[in-house]
Amino acid sequence: MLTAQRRAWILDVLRRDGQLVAKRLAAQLDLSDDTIRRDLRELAAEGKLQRVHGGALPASPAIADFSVRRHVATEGKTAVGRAAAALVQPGQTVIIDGGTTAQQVVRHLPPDLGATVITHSPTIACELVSHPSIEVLVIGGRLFKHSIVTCGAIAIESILQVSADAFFMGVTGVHATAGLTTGDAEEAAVKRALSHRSAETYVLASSEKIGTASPFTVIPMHEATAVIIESSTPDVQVAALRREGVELIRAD
Amino acid sequence: MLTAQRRAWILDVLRRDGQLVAKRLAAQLDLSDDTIRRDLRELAAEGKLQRVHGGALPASPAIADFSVRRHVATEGKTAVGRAAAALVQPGQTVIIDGGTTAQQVVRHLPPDLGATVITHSPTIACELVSHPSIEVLVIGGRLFKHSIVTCGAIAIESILQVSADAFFMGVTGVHATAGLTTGDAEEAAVKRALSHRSAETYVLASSEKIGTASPFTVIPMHEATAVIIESSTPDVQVAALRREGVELIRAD
DNA sequence: GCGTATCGTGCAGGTTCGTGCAGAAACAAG
DNA sequence: CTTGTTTCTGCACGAACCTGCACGATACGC
Repeated sequence: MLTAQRRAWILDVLRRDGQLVAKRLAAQLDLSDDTIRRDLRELAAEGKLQRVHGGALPASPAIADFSVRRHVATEGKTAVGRAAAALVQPGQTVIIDGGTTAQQVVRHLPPDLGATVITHSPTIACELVSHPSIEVLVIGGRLFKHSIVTCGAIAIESILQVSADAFFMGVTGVHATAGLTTGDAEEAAVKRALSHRSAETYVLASSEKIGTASPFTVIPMHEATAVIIESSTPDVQVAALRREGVELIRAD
Repeated sequence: MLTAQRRAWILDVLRRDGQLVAKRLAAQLDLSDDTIRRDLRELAAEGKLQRVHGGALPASPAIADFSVRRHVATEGKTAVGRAAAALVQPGQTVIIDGGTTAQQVVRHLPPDLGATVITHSPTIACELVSHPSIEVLVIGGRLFKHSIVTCGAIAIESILQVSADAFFMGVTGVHATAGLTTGDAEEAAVKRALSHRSAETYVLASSEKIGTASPFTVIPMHEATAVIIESSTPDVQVAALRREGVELIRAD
């Protein structure tokens, strides 16, 4: 990855998330902390961002204020997304679901990652435009507007034509006995089909979803490879999932 | 390979990939690093690209390019979009192309219009979420990141399964004799396929496109039902199109 | 045909740039 | 105050860069 490109990406991240941790960025890009620090220092010198201890904030504080507030609201989802993104290996083919948590997965993929992403979400597809080395395959079909994903026969048919190494699935309910559930039957069917076309299925479980169940079952709990949970998930819920023999990945 | 040819190719690669590593390019073309560096240096001097340590980036980054273009929807594009939207009758099935002008078409559709929209653009699909009575069908396929539309065999295959009353087509060149053209061969093929599946084809021709031609022909001029032009289009251009027997719709 | 000018290319050299590491200084929190 | 973390400084090394020069190819005029 070119240096200039990396710096542009840093500013991008900052605009999007409203904040940025130097150390984490270094780990994500597999570079030394010093290099990132140097980048931040120089971008700060150019007035493109505001340097703070441990990371950076946007140059204009007004925008920062708003973005940070929004960011704080979804801190859990961000962490889950980051943990999920770390599971993607270069060269793999992965399926990414629709939804805000899945969007966080995309945002934490290394910018120069070479991989193939399959998605039935136009939002996710648009988001991936800024990753030059990721090949994107969009699953067509009827647009289900509530979640902004494609559904229906056409989608299912297309899904049967693909295979992937991993599927990052968003759901609305993660319940020890009710399994993984969502609010729409069509959507459940599509998620199920995607899961069956993938070697591994990782569930993106931000805290508000754990312990709840929605009307339609996607897959039983044991069919998931692992559930990615926030580190702040209450112990009671964690224990309940453990009892079902589900593998858990804690996102910090 | 001729030098001029090589330089054109370099710009092509850059447009496609959004980045370029000097060393890799040299190896690929079996030339010394110096030669490539010289090319890059001189292209940068001409303002055709942005030179950075290790390689080059587009003069105006593709993504920034798109988002800027999106925000700077000129008055002309808005007018063309409004005129196009007025052609859609309730109950019809229409195909809407990708691009900024097409986006304006969507923005001017009546919010309660009952219709079916087929699109190969994730951007357009997202935009249509706010129209509750429009049924949206997304064409899947490989994502072509430059224009943010799906392309390739999968897209073509899906397109052959649908039919529509009208296709609102965006192009980059509208020329009396060269016809309707665009900058990418794949994209041209997809647009052509969409046009052939539709009873009517309306061309969205904001003023900067008229009188210009891009490398790849989509369809000859006479295959278009009508070309929607800005009212401010120079008379010379209008006359040239009239001579070809094209129907023109003026957008005010 | 022959010399000359021009151009594109590759190579040698010295320079600049980007990166990582070690140690000292600054900072935040207990 | 103490401790652990983050930051900066200086340094070293390799990669990328630019300059100047030499070589071969083509074009042009004599």
